[in-house]
Amino acid sequence: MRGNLFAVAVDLVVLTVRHDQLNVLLVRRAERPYESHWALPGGFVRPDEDLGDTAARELVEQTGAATQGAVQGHLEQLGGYAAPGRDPRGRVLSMGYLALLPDVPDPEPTGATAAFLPVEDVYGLAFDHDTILANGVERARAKLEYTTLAATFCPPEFTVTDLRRVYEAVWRTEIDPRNFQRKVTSTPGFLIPTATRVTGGRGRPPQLFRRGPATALHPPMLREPVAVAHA
Amino acid sequence: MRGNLFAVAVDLVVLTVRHDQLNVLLVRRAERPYESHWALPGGFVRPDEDLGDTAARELVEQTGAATQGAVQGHLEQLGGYAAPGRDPRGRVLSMGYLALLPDVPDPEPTGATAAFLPVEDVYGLAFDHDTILANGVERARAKLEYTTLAATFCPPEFTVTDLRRVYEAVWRTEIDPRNFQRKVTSTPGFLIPTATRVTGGRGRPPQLFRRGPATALHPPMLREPVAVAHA
DNA sequence: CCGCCTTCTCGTCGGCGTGAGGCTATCGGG
DNA sequence: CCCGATAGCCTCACGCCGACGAGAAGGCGG
Repeated sequence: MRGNLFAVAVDLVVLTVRHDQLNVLLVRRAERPYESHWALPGGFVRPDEDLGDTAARELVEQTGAATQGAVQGHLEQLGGYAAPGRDPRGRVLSMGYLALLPDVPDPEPTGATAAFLPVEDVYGLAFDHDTILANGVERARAKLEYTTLAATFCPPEFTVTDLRRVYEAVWRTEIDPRNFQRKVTSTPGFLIPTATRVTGGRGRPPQLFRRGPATALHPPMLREPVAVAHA
Repeated sequence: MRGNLFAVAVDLVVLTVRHDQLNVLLVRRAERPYESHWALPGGFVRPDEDLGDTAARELVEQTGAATQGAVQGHLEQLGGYAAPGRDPRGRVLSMGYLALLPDVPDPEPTGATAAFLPVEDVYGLAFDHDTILANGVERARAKLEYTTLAATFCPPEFTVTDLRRVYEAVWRTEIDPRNFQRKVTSTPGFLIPTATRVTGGRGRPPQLFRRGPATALHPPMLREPVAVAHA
């Protein structure tokens, strides 16, 4: 064993889609360093915890009532960040974790100290959190291609259009609704139709679906379409 | 900052293909715990090092003369492992790294303390290295699908058949040589033909290629073919 | 009540990549 | 000298995908 020891933290990239935009959960730091800067939510690993335990605990703590979301959400490890000097307090290794949640109805988690912000507007985070966030977003974008994780951004019951808007928000592209419908409805185990339909909106009432048991997408959903200037 | 500190190590999953089999570099432990057990090569992160620095340094140290391989090889982070109790000496977080190298000509790196062994025959490694190895192998298999990394297993100049045998060894499948040839030669930037051909073998002398600048494979190479009982 | 608009859903067509397989080129060896 | 083996090219059929047309089914304003 060696004498050079690390403090080990877990930092969360909590993503959700609200108002057709990919948002990330940030907290405003109350202490130094980086006081009053935005940062990814996170905390230190406790003696009896594995890394995933810490991530799950932090997710529940930081998203508060969104515990339900944690149940139907997704949590995976991103990677380790341990550059010397990344934390002025000393040697800190941070494990990035990626969490995908359905949009919480409307109220901000806990007022001004935490908020979901559009990832497009986010920069200048504390520590190396810009890098961790970028890696998390890229991971999420890649995973939508070959998994059914897009549905984790949706409420328990959703329409094909809801799902398409998730892809469009995360990838910042436009997808043909007709081809998208054919793709997702023809993939076995992706979407399970429910008996109900949506009423009250404009146009023909859409079918409601639930998540199916499928997790992989063969063949994958391709995203070469031109990135549209979403501004 | 907290009082519960971790020792941080980097463990390497060094893969190569020799004799049409996927092999992994292992070292025999000389100290307790797990004395005389096989383990992944690795070491602790030094005060001035980032994780990738440690991985690169260990790779050069452990593969010895294969420094050349490190240049043309591939090194990427796999993930962090920090379950309580994974190391009886105390709290140790290990970052797994995946390295892909061309086959070193023939001599074993350093005699009996280190050796390349077929991954199929490997189990019962020290610590949780079985898990890290499994994750590394799965990552390598997945990456061959949508990147040109298979060529990192090959010497600087190689034939299409050499490349195909890499895929077959890593995936443990059989691939149609003609369709494979069409696929890899029609992907822009994957293979660059050289002026020379191979002589002395049986059959028509094959064309020699070098790696091209392409890193991604669009569309990806699919591996649904039946896994063949390679035993 | 009747168009008209919006959105959902299904169909059609052509292009492309892939699996399957035929055929030729070019070597070593019996 | 023929034969087997390997390399490399070509063709064909099928399925998936992008582009697009058209019908289905609701709301809304005149």
